[in-house]
Amino acid sequence: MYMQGETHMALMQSADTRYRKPVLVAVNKPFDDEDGLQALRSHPLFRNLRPRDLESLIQQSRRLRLGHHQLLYRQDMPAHHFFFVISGRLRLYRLDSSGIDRTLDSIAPGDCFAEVMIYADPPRYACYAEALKSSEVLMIPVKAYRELLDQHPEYAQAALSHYAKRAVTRFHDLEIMTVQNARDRLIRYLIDLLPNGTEQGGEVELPLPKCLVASRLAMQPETFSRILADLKSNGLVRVNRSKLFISDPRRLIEISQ
Amino acid sequence: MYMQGETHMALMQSADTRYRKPVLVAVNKPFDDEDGLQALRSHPLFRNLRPRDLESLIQQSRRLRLGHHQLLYRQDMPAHHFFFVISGRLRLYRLDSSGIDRTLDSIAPGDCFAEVMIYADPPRYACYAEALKSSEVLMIPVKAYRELLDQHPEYAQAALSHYAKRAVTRFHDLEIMTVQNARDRLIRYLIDLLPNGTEQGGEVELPLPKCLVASRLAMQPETFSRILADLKSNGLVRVNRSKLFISDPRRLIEISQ
DNA sequence: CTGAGTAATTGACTTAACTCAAAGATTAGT
DNA sequence: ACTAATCTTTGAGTTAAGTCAATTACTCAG
Repeated sequence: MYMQGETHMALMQSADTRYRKPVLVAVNKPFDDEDGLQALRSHPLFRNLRPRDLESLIQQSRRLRLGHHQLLYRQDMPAHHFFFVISGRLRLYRLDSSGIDRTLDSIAPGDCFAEVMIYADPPRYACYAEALKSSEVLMIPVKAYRELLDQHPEYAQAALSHYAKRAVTRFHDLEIMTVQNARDRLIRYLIDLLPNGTEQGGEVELPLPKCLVASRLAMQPETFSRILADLKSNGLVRVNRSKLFISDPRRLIEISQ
Repeated sequence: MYMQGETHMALMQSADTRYRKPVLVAVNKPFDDEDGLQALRSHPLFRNLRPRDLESLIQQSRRLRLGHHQLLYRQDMPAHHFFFVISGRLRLYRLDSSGIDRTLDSIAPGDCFAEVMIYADPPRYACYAEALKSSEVLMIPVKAYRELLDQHPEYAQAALSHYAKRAVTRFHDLEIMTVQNARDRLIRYLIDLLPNGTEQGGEVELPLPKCLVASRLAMQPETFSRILADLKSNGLVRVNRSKLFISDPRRLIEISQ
């Protein structure tokens, strides 16, 4: 885990889209009950734990406060912890050999990430994770959760079905990316953000700044902007900052052929 | 499961790339020891099972023979089984609203697929599965494996780490698809097929016909063909049908910037 | 509230990738 | 071995999306 005093951060450059400049000032304090704990209790990975097991897990975890653009971990680092988001928002991304920054996922409060590390071998993070704004995460030792599962094998069921769900989601994400043109990819992405699916319209908030949504969808920010402007001028979406209102999802699907 | 006599197959049309025309002639016979069983025993999901548990699981499974282009299951069908490939090769694909066929994965002998269904809720296949050539699969009742896990919770460890590995793979697949140009996507895909990674060259066999690799990589078959021809003329790969020889993977990575 | 720095938009131009079409190569099945 | 079907390749023309550049709009910290 990178804490205060790390310096090689400066080496990192986002070739992606004129974005970001991580500065590290991690602060951790004991995790005291209150707010964030509530969401934790209802997460699939934890809600079936007996109260004393959950307590024990929390005892062994640390609450971590992350600043805007702060890096939490790096791709290929040994992974001893996984995380639960208490507040704020994070993104997962990878850097390839030429330093291009590829956003792969965004994480909202109430979500877990890197939880796949509980059973990964070797346990190394598959991507970078950074805070998109100031955030708080619970940093849970992989070992602690694993021991819990060893002692209480009945907990495995929850973990398995959580993992299964995650696999389906990734599979679906992959499907979007096989769509060959940028406009249709964006439309599919928006539809997937709608809470009620295709059935009815609604407001959607982009989980990432527009330039990172563009990166996520393998297009340039300019292209993203132009497509959105076009959809807007055709009355298909109404845009208000990062909030989009989609009145008729079916029509949107139709025009994507 | 679709067996003999199904007719609505004809409705299916591959808009993707002039491909396919499924004809259904499923034949099942009891699974008698021999060949394929060997590979099954060494698969992560089964190798830790006690012999009698494995036997019981096999007793409850059926060996299924699939013909060329035969459909095994359809997207959204209730999923009561998952599969192990004994011989042949299959592909997983989805059809979107406009009937476009998107190849998402190919499956080789010794692999499992739809195993995520063991813990999915609701249990519905997330894609279509069809044989790319005549193949044999073991059709394992989800319920049987689940019962085994309920009785022997210590088996869960293997399943969890298998699921974790799968999640990482899909994540990596997603990364490739965020690469913005077709040439670089293809190069990344080829590198990933190399058994020894970047370290040394080697021969690679495309797991799918070229037009489906193209679909998998979100490009047209013509584009695929042209890029490959270009790599060939630059001495970066040697092509022999579906076998590619890559002598210097590093150089390949370099030209992808 | 204000200003610096980042993000978003728009325009003009260029290029990569798609489309259509037709010829050649492979493969599956008889 | 032969035939029919399907894949693959190549060419020519078109279009979608990328690039570069400049302006405008946000955001956040002080």
